[in-house]
Amino acid sequence: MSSPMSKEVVWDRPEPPSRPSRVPLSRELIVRTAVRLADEGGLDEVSLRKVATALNAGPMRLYGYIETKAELLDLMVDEVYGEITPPPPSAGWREGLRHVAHGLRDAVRRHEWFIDLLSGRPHQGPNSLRHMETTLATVRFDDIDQVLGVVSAVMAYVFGAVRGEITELRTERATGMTEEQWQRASGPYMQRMLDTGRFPMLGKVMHESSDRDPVEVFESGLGYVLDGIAARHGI
Amino acid sequence: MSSPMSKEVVWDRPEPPSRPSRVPLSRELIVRTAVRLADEGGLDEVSLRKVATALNAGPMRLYGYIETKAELLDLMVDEVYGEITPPPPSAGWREGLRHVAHGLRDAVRRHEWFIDLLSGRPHQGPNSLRHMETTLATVRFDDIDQVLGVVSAVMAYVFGAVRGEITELRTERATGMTEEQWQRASGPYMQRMLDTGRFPMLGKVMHESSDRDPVEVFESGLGYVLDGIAARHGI
DNA sequence: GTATTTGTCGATACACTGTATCGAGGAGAG
DNA sequence: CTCTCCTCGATACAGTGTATCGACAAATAC
Repeated sequence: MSSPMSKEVVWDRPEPPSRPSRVPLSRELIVRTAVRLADEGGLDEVSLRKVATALNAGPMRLYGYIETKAELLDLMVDEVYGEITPPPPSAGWREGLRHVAHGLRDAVRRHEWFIDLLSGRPHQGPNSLRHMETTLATVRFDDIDQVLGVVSAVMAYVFGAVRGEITELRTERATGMTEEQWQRASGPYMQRMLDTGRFPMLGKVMHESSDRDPVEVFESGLGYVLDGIAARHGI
Repeated sequence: MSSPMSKEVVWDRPEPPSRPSRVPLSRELIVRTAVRLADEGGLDEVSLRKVATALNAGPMRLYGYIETKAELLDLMVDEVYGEITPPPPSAGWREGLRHVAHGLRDAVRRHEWFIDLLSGRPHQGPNSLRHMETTLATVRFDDIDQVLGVVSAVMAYVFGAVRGEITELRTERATGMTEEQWQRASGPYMQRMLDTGRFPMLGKVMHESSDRDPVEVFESGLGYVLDGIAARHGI
């Protein structure tokens, strides 16, 4: 049926007997290389051939360490989760969740491609599990269903918000102008659309809205969610 | 730099002089066919060759109507936006936003692939613009920055929540079991991980949490966001 | 020390992708 | 009827992920 679902990942595959064929090579090295390539040139730069070339190896060499390309991508995702520091155990639920939220946001800003790998398979790597575990643990409500509901809602907001940020960032990068400048140039199409008068609110947003600091916007939206949780569950 | 950003879409390209070469063909028809294929078999079924074949045409025939594959995908996204009915003008901000949220959720459940096309380019098709316009219009606050902030936060939650739902759905479909059954089988890897005792909260979630109705979960998280907004802006 | 087995590595090949190119062929003008 | 133009789509190309399998190196047997 669907695209990104094919085989189960083998998270704990043992390293093949490291006969020093050319350069030692290892899963870790392959993943790190792939991450570097993706950071530098986007996900397009991550093909088995390109990764292999970056390691002075033939493409098929990688298949000794990795089952399929999808597995490599999953490993890359887990690598990013590994960079995120868990909230301090002393933190309350609110500060804990804020810590997690910003940790994820920062990680995605370092690795934009991460957001493109979200919609596929579930995240079940060890780092991802640890991340989920510590996130759940920071919310010390009695009812486990409440904990799950709260964490899911916050994570949903975080992923959605970060996705929006990255999309906007890419748009600016592609058009070569900031969202604010849109009002002037924006490509003739957008201008024509606005001129039809069918989109007064959009026009207002583009002309009159001040472009706030992205962190502030993120924090503000996160505040809505956390406030709602606090209200619903009595502080 | 990044992958999904290449050329600007031409939303209002005029139809080529419809010389009836074989079957009339048209942008609309091509897009509808692509959507059907994606609905049936996932995004993998949408290749220019496959779409063309479904229309008894050669691949290059499509290029008379479409500049690039990315443009086709953008058009598909806009088609989905076109299915979503705007909130009634009489609705207050809270009901209006709930209407939009559920409209989007329903649309994505009809077209799972939609969620895979989110992380790329911005949505600037006419239907997408209309959707954004009516969504903004349903929040009648004085400050335009507040309106934008509120709508952005809600949309972020919606996209994130829906993405999570689809991911979970795909996981179930792939493993052939419901999230609840995970506790028993779940593939040896997950079991082993839980057995390490390093993930007590995860274990608790998988064993003790009741699997609630997805709509209820979605609505509950949405409630957090809307409550937070109401609290922050004085009902 | 040689012969034989065993196993891994990666060159080659295949099916598929998006799309540039350009010759054939039909529509319209004279 | 002839010539011109212009559109269409077959062919080709560079790229993808990965299956196959021959060659070669290491380990074992004698």
